[in-house]
Amino acid sequence: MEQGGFGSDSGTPPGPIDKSKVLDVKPLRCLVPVFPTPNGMTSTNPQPSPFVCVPPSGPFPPGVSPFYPFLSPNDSGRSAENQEGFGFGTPISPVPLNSFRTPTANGDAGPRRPGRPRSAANGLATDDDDSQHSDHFGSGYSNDVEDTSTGKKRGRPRKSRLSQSDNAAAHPLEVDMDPLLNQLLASFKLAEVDQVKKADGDKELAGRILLVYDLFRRRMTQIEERRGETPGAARRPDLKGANLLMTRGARTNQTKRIGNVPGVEVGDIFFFRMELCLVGLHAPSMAGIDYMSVRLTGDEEPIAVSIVSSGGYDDEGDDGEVLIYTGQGGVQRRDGQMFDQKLERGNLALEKSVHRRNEVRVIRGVVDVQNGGRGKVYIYDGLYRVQESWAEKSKLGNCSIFRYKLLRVPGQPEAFTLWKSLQQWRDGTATRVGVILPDLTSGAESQPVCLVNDVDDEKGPAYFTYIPSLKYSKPFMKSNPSMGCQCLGGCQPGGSCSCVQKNGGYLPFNSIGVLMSYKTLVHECGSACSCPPNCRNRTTQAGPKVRVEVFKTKNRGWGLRSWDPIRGGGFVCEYAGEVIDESRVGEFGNDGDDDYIFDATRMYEPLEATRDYNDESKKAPYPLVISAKKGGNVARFMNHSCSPNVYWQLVVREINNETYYHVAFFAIRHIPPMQELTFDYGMVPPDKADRRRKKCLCGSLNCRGYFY
DNA sequence: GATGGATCAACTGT
DNA sequence: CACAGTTGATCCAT
Repeated sequence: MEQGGFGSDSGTPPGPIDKSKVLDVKPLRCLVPVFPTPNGMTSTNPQPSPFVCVPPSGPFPPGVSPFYPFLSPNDSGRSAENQEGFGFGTPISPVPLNSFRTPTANGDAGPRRPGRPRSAANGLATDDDDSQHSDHFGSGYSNDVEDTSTGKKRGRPRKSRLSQSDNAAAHPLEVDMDPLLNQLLASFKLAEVDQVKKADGDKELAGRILLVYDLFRRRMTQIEERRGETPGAARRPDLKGANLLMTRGARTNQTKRIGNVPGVEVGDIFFFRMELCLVGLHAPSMAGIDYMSVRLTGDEEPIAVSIVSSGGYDDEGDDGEVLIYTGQGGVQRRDGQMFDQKLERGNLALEKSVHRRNEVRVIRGVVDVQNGGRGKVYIYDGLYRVQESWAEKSKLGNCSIFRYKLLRVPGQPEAFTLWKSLQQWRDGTATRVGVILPDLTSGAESQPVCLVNDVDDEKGPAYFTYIPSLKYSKPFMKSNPSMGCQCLGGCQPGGSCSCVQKNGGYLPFNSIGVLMSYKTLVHECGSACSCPPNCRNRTTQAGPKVRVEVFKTKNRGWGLRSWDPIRGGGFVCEYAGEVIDESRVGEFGNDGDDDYIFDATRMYEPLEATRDYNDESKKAPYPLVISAKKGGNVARFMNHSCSPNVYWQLVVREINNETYYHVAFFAIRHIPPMQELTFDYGMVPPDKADRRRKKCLCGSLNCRGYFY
């Protein structure tokens, strides 16, 4: 099938394609020409960034920006070094192009964005708040900006008629209220997203935008939940967060393009349409077809650049290499009445793409089963070509609809087909190669953990006992007898739950076990609480919710990965093992076998930007060292990476008036299935640097070169 | 022709 | 399930 990919193109007589024509391509309303990759295909790696070798502490050559996701906003040393290249130091002249939204940094001075309805709802998110927020960025973060007195030249009158209504006053944007949100914004250093990067991004920027968006959205959701009773039930943190970032220019790849988008890889996953928007993978916030205008010979015509297939119409995409896509329109949104689709907009663009044979990005939306069927997961399935199109009568309503047959460009990494394979493995309808053990936990976890090796003939890791939780020889401390909560039906946000109070007034997890904001310490419910075991404030007590497997990596021994997609903030697992004295770490190190040690006393990349400072307890309460050599759970197989996708969070539980600390792992960002799970092992303090270094093989751009 | 405001369509999301 | 709520395209007046 793979090799035959080209042959199967035979539906349309190919004929010689004049590629020079395809080169004369420009996006709608944009003065910067955009060129597709030459020859248009085989570009799994479209914009290889030059390899640059930099020490982690700098100095950095221009254009290289180190990315510390949780960098403290007041880490002035580093940012000062870094100012050379861009950001504040090199202001980009504000070219009033329509295609770039000029961030209204100084209130109404800048030209207004085109095409935006200036309704009351929009005013809420953008207008009045704008001046305040840009002040935060311009002068650095300060929590007590009460901007009412400063040069707010514009005042009220700008908002004419209906604006100024209830909304804006009744619900000021949460950023103003919440220090953590403010902190997130400040740490993001939005000034660094200049016009160039906004137009064309890279991996670093796309990752940063998605990260901040998700942190933002999670925190806003948490605030919404606490507010309770969800007025109108239609508070949309997903939209609000995106709006906030967009109006500040925190977006990328805004110029439309044919083919892959820098910073997004085939197989990447998303959980909101706005995420596709923010990184330029698919611009429309709702519509399924994105297109742009290109010039062929004198005339301009629209061609499709990306589509989202997520079940709204009667698409057929089961094959994984072929997609039958239905055109847009033909249904009245209000009453669901149907009529004929018209050959306009996206439909016309797809039709033109049949003849143009350009690559079209395909995003497949599937229902998010882990979220109880609410919401979707969007998988970037790479590039397709529209092979043919036709019109037919819809089953419902007997109206004419357009259909488009798309074929996946060969040679791309597996994406949607992988999801299908995974489903078959779950069902048992397909056998897996390289399975050594179907469940290495022997039933100790609620889900089996597969042991696989499809790279060599090693039969498994060294012997160990599988234990699902952490073993203490003695409690960390006796705590004062404290009352547990009385939440018989499980703890809920907004109520008077005493455990919520311990967490600074917020419930740390949402209903599907996603950590809503990082904290110094998360207080979970304990033995004195009345809530049931499935209480969301016991998220880390029930073992992994995602189906993980232990697998042999190519060059780093055994590793851990997940069959299920994991959301940013999603719970992965706890670190199980035996709590040991810090002084005993050396014993393990001496025989060169400290591979299975978790050491919370090491130094870690700062989490400051994401940590909730409302929290009372600000410093790590206790040194915690865990050995999983003799016994442990899946966490012992997690490898180190200098740009990890998993972060650990200290969790405390009280059992019979004794306090126990635990280490729980959460996804930093969305993790597609089968991507190795890694965390940062941290750095050994200088006075203990006698421990053996190991060469780091994580291969990330900002790799430190070694770890302990 | 350019500009900007108003309106519209759209496989959202709770 | 009803409905608030986005963005970008398009229409229209200037």
